[in-house]
Amino acid sequence: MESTNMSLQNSDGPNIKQSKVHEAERKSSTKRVSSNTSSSPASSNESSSSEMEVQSSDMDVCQVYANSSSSGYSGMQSSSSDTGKSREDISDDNDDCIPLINGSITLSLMEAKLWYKFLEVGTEMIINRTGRRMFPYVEFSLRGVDPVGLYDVIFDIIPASSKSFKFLNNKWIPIGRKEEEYKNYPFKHPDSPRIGSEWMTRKISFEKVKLSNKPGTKAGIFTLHTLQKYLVRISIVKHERDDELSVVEFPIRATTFIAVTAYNNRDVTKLKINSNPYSKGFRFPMKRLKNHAFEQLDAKEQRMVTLEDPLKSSVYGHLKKEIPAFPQCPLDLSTNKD
DNA sequence: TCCACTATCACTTTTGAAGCGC
DNA sequence: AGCGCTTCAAAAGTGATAGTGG
Repeated sequence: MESTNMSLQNSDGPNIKQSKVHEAERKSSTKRVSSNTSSSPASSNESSSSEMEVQSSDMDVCQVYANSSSSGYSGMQSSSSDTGKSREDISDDNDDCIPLINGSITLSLMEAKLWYKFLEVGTEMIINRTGRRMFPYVEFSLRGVDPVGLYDVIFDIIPASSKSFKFLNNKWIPIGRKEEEYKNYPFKHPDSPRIGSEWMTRKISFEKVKLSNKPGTKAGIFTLHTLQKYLVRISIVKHERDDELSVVEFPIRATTFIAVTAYNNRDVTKLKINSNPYSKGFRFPMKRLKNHAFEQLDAKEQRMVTLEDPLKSSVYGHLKKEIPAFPQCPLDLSTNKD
């Protein structure tokens, strides 16, 4: 097991300070830590008193749904430990979300069905130099916090495996040890701090978080290594009296993904195109190919195509000889490979 | 030769300023 | 002057793809 060092990027509030937290402890319950209100943002960069260390989880490549102990939910077919309901039941009751229970506090991940569709095929997230948004993004609701208590909500990305991976024979397989992690700063929700009642009456979204492969980027951009596996962790930080902070953490296994610079798995690409509004332009590839192919024709061919009946000899018709039809309905969200 | 990575493309959605009427 | 609505261009997002370099 290895550990990652992290500091809360916190220019306008107290820094969290705590010593090493072991996996079992991390999963179990609330931790009480002391705050350091005098720390400056610069000081949080150093591995001194303002640093929070946690142990990374160490998942095998096959354990895509795992972690029942911290989430109260151990997989698509299992039951929620506290309610006895299946995941499908929970989704129907609560707008498609996964309840992650830690003590009395419940965090419900929205768009759970979408996350699990991606998890089923092996979620890949594009990273680049400027930073690429996550899709699906992390959005959740919160229950069980003190309505009058003051809370920060913090987004973080942690390693999900000690291995690096390679895409071979249409699946991800572990190959050797992963590289040492870049130093990332947990991202505090811009609305923090707020009282519990305000957090509980709204959805909490981190849709603008970006992923990069270039170190030294700004807040809200996480620097990751390609071909390594990560997952999202949400921390709920309560401001107690006497400058103390209580931290409850929710590592969300459903968000496990592999960082890539280009998609490897066609199923992931299809899911992204069909789910992400920004990718609508790719849902009807013939339209794009039609324009592209027209530009590639020489002048004589372009003129012939333009002058003749477009229904009889369109570029589309020309293309049909060259390019096989899109193999599946562009709007089909099914992950059924049959 | 392979493959991870980058820049660029064509497309869509989002955002914010400007204009207008009440 | 202030407000609400519409319009429109710019910005920002997407995956595809060709080229680069280790």
